Amino acid sequence: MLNIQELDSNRLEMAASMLKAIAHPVRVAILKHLEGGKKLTVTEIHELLGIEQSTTSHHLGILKDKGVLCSRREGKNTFYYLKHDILSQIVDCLQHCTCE
Amino acid sequence: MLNIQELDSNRLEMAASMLKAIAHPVRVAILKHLEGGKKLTVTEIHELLGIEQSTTSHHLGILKDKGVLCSRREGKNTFYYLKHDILSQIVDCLQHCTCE
DNA sequence: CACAAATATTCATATATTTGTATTTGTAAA
DNA sequence: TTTACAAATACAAATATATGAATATTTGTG
Repeated sequence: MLNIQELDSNRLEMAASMLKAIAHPVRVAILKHLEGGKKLTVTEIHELLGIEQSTTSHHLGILKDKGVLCSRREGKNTFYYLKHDILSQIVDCLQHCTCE
Repeated sequence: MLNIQELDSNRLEMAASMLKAIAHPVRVAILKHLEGGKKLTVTEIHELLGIEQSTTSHHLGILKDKGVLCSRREGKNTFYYLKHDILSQIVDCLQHCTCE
């Protein structure tokens, strides 16, 4: 039996964990590359960003696990893409706030 | 002499560090309480959230340090408030995305 | 000045995150 | 089934973060 406070605290936890997922330079960069509904494979991202394949996979796993990204396997490749297009707002908002 | 890539990487770092500042349940809660230009003191927040004074001050310090909040001292009190009203968007966006 | 209230800082401990190497698993083609 | 490519996982070391008790600092009042 959950009360309002617990629900609210769950929402807070969820929101924070989603944000925490995004709050890393590499992962912000990944989001930027996926804006506009684009779908990219692990290899494409790992080459785009110049980081190790395993590190890339790890970061993508975090983003997927926390509900930021979805993935779809097609043959040998796995394509990752934004779960909510609206999440681009966050990156845009940051871009605005870090402009000064 | 900075090149484009470094600038971009700086922007990424800045964006990520701002997000990281927000990405904690307590700090998301603080932001919610400050929506709409409200200004609250450390004590008010520490009582609202039911956490230790020193912990509260820590969290506020992080948010201020990373450019999310501003503070203004008035007598014995220090009032904290959002630096960019637009940051509420982030909390709203999360609220939307954690609705399902 | 002495005192109290509000905030900030120090410090230690516990916990979590990041990264890459090596390995494993999944899939397609020969 | 062997081979090769793509992606995910295990593991360990380095680093970063969170928390609160204790203490220090700042400011207003008498």
